[in-house]
Amino acid sequence: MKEKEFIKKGLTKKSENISDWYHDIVLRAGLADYSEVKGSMIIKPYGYAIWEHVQQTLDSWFKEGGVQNAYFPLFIPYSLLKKEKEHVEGFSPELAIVTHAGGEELAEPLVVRPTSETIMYETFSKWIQSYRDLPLLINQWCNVVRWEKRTYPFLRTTEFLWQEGHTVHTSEEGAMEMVLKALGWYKKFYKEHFAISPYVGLKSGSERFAGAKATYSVELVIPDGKALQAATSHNLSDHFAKVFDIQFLNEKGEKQYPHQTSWGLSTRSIGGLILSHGDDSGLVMPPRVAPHQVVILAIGSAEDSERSKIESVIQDYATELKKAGIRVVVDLDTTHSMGYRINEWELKGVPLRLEIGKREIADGKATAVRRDTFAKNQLDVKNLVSEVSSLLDKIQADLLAQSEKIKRELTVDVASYDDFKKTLIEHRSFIRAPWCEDAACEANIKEETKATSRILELDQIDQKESLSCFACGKPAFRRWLFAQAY
RNA sequence: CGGGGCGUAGUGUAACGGUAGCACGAGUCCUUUGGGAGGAUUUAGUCCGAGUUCAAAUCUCGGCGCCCCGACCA
Repeated sequence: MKEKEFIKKGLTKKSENISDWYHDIVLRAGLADYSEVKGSMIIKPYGYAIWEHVQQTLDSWFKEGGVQNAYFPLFIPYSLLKKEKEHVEGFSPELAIVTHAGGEELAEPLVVRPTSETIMYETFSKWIQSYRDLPLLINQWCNVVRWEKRTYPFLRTTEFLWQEGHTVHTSEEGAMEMVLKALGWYKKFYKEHFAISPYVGLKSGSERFAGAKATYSVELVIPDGKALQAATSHNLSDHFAKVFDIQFLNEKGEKQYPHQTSWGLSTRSIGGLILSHGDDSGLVMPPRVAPHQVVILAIGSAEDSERSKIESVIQDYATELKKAGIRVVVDLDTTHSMGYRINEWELKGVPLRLEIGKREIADGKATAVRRDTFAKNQLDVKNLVSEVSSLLDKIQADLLAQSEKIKRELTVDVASYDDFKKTLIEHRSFIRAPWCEDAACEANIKEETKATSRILELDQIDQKESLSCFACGKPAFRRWLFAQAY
């Protein structure tokens, strides 16, 4: 529970209008700026630092899993993209296409990649000859372009940054194992680093990736009751292999089509982070991803007799904490008032604030204030590193617990369509309900309630209950999660 | 792509067809600094084009751009 809120001048309250709040925060916390190109975004250093953390963490896990990084071209010949019919139909409305270059019209237009399946798989067909070449595990960190009609900083931008993993396996089992492994990485990342407890599961037919056999995703429960698809992992079966003629000789010397996967996580994840933990005072960064984990503020004016003492003590503390691997920023600003400085750091969501002034120096203490709860306590500076570390751990754990609580509270089990609609009107939530899995039925639900199936949770996939669909009454045997999506 | 709205200083806003103003920001100086300090001073603006009018930020037309709602959307 928060002790009290410190309202920010001019900041919309999250509870009043989460959309305005979100835009305000992105700008005022210094995460991003709008750019000259509609729907594109400039990621500022503070926002980019979060992305770098995402990259470093996932990249190390990928490499432990034997995945290698590579880079494929930004431009894809249009004809190549058109090879897989469903794939091109899925992406054609949002393609950016280059028709002129080098001062003349191109003989064949080039598509700016919306994703790299086609250009990679054309190449894979040359790389793969024998079962000894498999599995092939490739990842790339890059930008992609999807010309969305409506954009939103981080959550949906025309150009965004992501990683796309693409793997090729001798068997469907091998591919499926990879699909679940990637999904596991994403889930672990959200839980342990972003302190967000997500739902993980299988997508329905209408939400499946263009050209995939099955799509799995990580869905975040946003505190306003909406869903944010936060990462995906696809079982591509041998669909693309057949189109791009990827074949290998098995141990018996027979030609065989391999099974493929692709999986990705984008800068949208940062949008999920902002929405999940932020409050009326600004961003709240979980310590593990926070660019600055601790800010140390000097208190007192520049003319204060003890000023130089205070500053040197602060520098000593900072050095000590940095040595222990804690990311510290020091604020010795004397041109702004105390309140101003505190508010700026709160807007940026720095997890822990230490205040050092005359009193602290005299007592051998440091005043510590948690960003998530605003709880204040005095730390004994003799054990500064251990006290700060344990507070940071506590904040990380509490944020995850808070996320789990929100997820629990915003998930409702229903059996009837009336209850489904009532729930959405009274208190927008995730809804778990038995569903027939029919696409027409889902289209109806979407039409009437704006809600769509989000996922079938992993532990529900093998269920075979005898139920009836909450919406149309037809037989159903599994319970799906529905929600309105971002 | 359909419906609605809006373009005024870096940002946010005001001005019956009649002197473009206010706040924030930014710069300089002084006093301040334990939860968004005060004063002095400086700074900078009507999206573009055409039309109506003695006179246009304001009315008309066109262009461009943005926002909201919807459709679309990994």
